[in-house]
Amino acid sequence: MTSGKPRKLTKGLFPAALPPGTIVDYLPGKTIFSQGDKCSAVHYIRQGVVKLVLVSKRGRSGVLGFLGRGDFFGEACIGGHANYGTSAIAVVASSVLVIDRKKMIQIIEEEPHVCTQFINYLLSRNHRIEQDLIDHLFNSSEKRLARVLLLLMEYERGNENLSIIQRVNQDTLAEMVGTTRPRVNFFMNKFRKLGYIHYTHNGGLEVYKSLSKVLQ
Amino acid sequence: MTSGKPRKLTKGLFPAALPPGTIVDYLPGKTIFSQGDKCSAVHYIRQGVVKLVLVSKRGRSGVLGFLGRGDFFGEACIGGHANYGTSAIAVVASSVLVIDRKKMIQIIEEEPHVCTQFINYLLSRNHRIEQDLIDHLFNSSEKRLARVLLLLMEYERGNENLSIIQRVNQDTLAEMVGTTRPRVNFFMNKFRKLGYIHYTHNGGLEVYKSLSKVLQ
DNA sequence: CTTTATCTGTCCAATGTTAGACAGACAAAA
DNA sequence: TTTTGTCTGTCTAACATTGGACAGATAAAG
Repeated sequence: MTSGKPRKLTKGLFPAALPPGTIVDYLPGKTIFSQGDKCSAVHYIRQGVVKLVLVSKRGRSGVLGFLGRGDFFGEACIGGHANYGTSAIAVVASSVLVIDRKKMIQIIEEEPHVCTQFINYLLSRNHRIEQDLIDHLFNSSEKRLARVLLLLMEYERGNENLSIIQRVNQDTLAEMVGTTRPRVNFFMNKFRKLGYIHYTHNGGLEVYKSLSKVLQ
Repeated sequence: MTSGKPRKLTKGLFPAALPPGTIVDYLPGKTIFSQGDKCSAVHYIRQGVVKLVLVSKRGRSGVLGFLGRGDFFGEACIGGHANYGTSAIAVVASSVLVIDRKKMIQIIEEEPHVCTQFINYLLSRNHRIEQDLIDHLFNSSEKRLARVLLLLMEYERGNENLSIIQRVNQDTLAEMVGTTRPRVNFFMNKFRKLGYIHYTHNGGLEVYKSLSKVLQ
C-alpha cells in the first residue's frame, strides 16, 4: 500500500475489513432512515440501489443522488452530525450493512488499511458530488436530464436485473434534475422522437449511447 | 480520540502533523495551478482565500467554491487523479503548504491521527459541496446570489483585512451563482434598494444579516 | 366489476433567464 | 493628458422554465 502509483477506489473491498454490524434488507420503496432522524450509524450498501431524498424548507423535495453497491450513506455521523440530513430510500431490493458509529470510528482509528480505503472512498464520493454541482452550474435542465438518464443506465448495467429505470418515474427524474415534471415529460418525448431513448412494451426504458449527443 | 462524543473538524489542527512541504506565497489573482496540470501535490491553506475555477467544454467558466484557512485543495490526487480538475487562484494574499502526494499518502498511512483528521475534513468538505448542490437544486439564482454573498461575508469575518468582497466582482459572482452578469447586477441593485447590502465609499461591499430574508 | 391510485401526455399564462449589446464611471498605465 | 482596461448600470428580444391544470392509460385494490 505504499506504492507510488495512483490508487483508485476499489469498490466492494470494504466488507471484509468492516466492523461487524447488522445486515438489513429493504424492499423497493422502503425508507431506510428519514431526514432528521438521530444519526447513530453508518450504512454500507452490500447490494442494491439507494436514493437520498431531501425536503426543502418550502416543502419541495429533491433527489441528491443514487448510490449503489460499495457505497456508504449516513456517513456524516462520523463527522459528528447529530441528525441525518436526508432520507434514504431503497430503489430496488437492497441489502445494507448497518455499522454503529462508534464501532466505525474505532476501526478507522485502529486499522490503517480501512482508514486509507475510506479516504479513497470519500475522495471519490466528493468527486461525484462535485460533478453534480458542475452539472448544475453549466448545464440546462435538458442536459441535466440526459446526464441523469445516462448515469442511471450505468447502475442498470451493474445490476443484473434491469429494474431500476422501471422504478424511476418522471416525478423522481424531475426531483433529480431540479425541474418540474412537465418539463421532464417534454424532454423525454423529445429524446424519444430523436431516437435517443425508447419505451419498451413492459414499461421499461432503454437509453441509448446516442443520448450523450445531447451533452454535446 | 476514542471518545464516543461526536467530533467535529478542528480547523487549523493539521499543520503540526502534516508532512514537511514547501510553503509558497501567492499574491491576489495569482494562479496556483491550472485545470489540466499534472496533479502531484496536495495543497493546504495556511493563510488566505483560494477559489477553484472551472472552464466547461463550451468555454464558460464557473467558480466551484472558495476555500480558506485550514482547507485543502488539489487533494483529488491522493485518490489517483492524474490531473487537476479545476484551476486554483488566490483571491487574497495567501500562504500555501504544498505537500508531495507520496508524502501525504505515507503520513496518512503511518499516522492514524492524521488519517482520522483527514477523514473528518473530507466529511466536512463533502457536506459543504452537498449544500451547494442543494442550493442549486432548490433555489432561484436570486437566492443563490444571496447565499453566496452571505457565505463570502463569513470569510470576511475570518480574515482581519476586509479585502475579499472588494475583489469579488459581478462577473465572479455570476460564475459562482451559475448565471449571467446582468442578472447579478439586477439582483444586487434590488438588494441595495431593499437595504440588504450597501456599497461603501471605497468600493467595498457591506452585506447585512437582513439579506438572509431573501432565503425566506 | 368498480374504484382507487399512479403515471404519462398535453396545454397554457406568467415568470425567469440568457446572450448580446452599449454607455458611463473610474483608476492605472503610458 | 490620453489611453486602456475594468467594472457597473441598463436595455431588449429570444428563449427557458414554472406551476397549475386536466384527460387518458394502466394496474392494483376492494
